[in-house]
Amino acid sequence: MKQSGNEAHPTISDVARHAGVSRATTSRALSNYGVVNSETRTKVLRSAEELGYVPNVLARSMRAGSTQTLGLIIAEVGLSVFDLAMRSVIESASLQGYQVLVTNTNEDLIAERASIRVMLEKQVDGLIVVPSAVVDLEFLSRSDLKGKPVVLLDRSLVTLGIPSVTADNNRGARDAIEHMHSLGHTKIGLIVVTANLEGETGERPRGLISTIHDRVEGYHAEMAESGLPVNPDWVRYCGDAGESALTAVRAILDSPEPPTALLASNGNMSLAVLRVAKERGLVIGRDLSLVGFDDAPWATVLTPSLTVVDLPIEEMAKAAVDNLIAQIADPSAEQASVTLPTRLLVRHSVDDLTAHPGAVIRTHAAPATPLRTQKRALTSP
Amino acid sequence: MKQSGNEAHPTISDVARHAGVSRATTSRALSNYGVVNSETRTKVLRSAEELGYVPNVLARSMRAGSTQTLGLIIAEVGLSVFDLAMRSVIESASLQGYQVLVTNTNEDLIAERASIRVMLEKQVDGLIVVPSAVVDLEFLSRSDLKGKPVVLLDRSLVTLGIPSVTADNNRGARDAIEHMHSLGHTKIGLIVVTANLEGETGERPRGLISTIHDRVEGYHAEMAESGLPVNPDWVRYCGDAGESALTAVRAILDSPEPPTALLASNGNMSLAVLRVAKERGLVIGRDLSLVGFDDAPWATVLTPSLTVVDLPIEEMAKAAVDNLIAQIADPSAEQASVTLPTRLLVRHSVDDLTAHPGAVIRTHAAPATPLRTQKRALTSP
DNA sequence: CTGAAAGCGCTAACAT
DNA sequence: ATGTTAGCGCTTTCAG
Repeated sequence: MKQSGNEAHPTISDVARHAGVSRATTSRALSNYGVVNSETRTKVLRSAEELGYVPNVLARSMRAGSTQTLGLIIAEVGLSVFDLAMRSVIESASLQGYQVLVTNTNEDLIAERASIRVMLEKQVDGLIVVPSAVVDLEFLSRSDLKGKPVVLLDRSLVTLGIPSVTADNNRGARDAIEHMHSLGHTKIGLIVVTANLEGETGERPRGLISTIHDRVEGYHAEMAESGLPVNPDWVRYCGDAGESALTAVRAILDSPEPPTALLASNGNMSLAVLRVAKERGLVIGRDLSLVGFDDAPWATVLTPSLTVVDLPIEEMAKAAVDNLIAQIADPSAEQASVTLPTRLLVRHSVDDLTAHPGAVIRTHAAPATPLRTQKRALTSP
Repeated sequence: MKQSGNEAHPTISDVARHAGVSRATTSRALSNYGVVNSETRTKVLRSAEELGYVPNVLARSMRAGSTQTLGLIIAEVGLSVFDLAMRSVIESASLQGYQVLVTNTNEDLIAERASIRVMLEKQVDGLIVVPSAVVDLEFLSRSDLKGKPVVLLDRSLVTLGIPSVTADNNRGARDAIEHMHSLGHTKIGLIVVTANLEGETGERPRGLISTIHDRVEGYHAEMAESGLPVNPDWVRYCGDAGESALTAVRAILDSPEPPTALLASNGNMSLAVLRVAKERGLVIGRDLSLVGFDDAPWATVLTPSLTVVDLPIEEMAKAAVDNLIAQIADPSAEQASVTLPTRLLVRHSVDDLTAHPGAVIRTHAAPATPLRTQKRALTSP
């Protein structure tokens, strides 16, 4: 039997009874719609207050069709760039009255499919997805999504016509190469991490996600345009940021004609390079130059501080939310994909070879000469 | 008018009609309860498949009362320790069939209250809260929560009897001091960040969250027990990890009788110390020793690598989820609070003063002698 | 084993 | 300006 009065979870009926009006009027008063006499309104509001009424948004959502909830499906929570993205998505969404349901897929397609399903079942109003792979994504297609709005974040999927918000990773990689080249580096290596790989290899794996693909392409394109031949020994791909990454870095450094500079495909790869450098006593910015992707708070406390290609990940996340909410507001309005520029933060991890042309290349030893200082503009802390 | 057949969002009625059975039977077949003839079951399942039926969990939740959703309210998304916690909560929850609704309060009590309200409205089954403050938390009390299960994470609130999962921060701080003391340090400073403060000060602010409070207490307790007097100049509190943190560190180093070692209250404070050290050309582990709270991937690539008090934050998060789900399963079973031990990861950022008693204290200069090596057991990478 | 019918809490036509 | 009523999609007695 339905009780009134001191219910644990008073419903709108309880409030109505307490205020002595109908449920409809109560609803109107509480949800600010239609017309209600201001006296009755206050009476209702007071009753709600007194009873400690908390609306059941589920019930409301069932009628309205909207849950004011966004689904965020992230391929790799823990990667600092996605932690930032998550924060920014939550913040932007919250500012516009949306809550965020978050899941992590660990770069796993099955988990991604499951997440999407659960979110659809939960009736989220839209989905922001950092996709785990470029293949087998038919379940991200319009039909399977039942017309639910989606935006891809950080990674695009060319085949499906889904709007995405990405960074200009190709340009970012090119900027990095250009920078190193301008400081006299001609032998420049590339170290890449990609989840769709076991161990490590020199061969470019198939099915790289767009972000990585674009960085690799940018590297090769800029090297080619600069007239710098790429020695295959300089480029290595690894499946995780742990041991295989270290192996890959060591392999590059141990090649017959090692590069003088390295481009690292993300923050974890930069750390891998720094680890190997440390284990070998190599001084970054002197024995080995380095540019990484993704800025981080620790990049500036290193000595020398780390030059990075920074993604505007917060803006990207915000753009994704805005795009998604626009789609929710007007499902017919086709949304365009957006590519935001990266920014090269020039610090001190690239040695200026033009200042001392005849220098010796080192991949193991570590003599005790002081670090040369950089001559460079556009410097950030 | 209700349409059948090629609906965009087929409901259980559509499936029922398609299968030629009643909604009740359809529901039984789809949700695996009651008894259904296995033939009819397969018929129903096939119909559901064909129509692309996706259950509306909202409707189910309305009847069942459970949403299989947990609310996670974090005080400061972006602090790496909470990013880890978030990841771990999402993972543990997901493993047990729960989704997670995440909000960020930015250490703001109003935002926390709003978040709690929204989550209650959304009918989450339980709440994991990293509370923003120790005061004005009556809205986290049992009555206001309408009996909804809650677990506090990382920070406890002594006044309210809410179960919490915290680390033994007091012991952690004591371990750090003990370690520094064992290596001959007697003048040890403390640098603390706390959101409830503008600028920076030497006075201990009121209303420190339990985590910070315990670290400060541990510091003082261990200093006292070790017979080490604490010079007030050595302890400073700042309101953020930016400029005020740098100011605080500088103030400590510029005091008449500066400490030889510093304990930093979290990862950001470690970074602040490293920044000031860098700006002054001080070599950590020689000119200034440092122990921080919270481990991080970059702690080991620094030279010297950073000794830290590491929190078992993933286990804490997992414990919080388990505790919460236990409460959900049996609301009457009172849940106990848990305190997990911290772990001192001894690396190389604390100079061994016992190896060279007469050394000069430096707070500005930076001569070019090589870093002394550490004599120490229990070393981690 | 299956169906009819009621109802979770709320809102929105449609009356009055 | 307010009340009556129907129904969102689902589950679950209660009958048959």
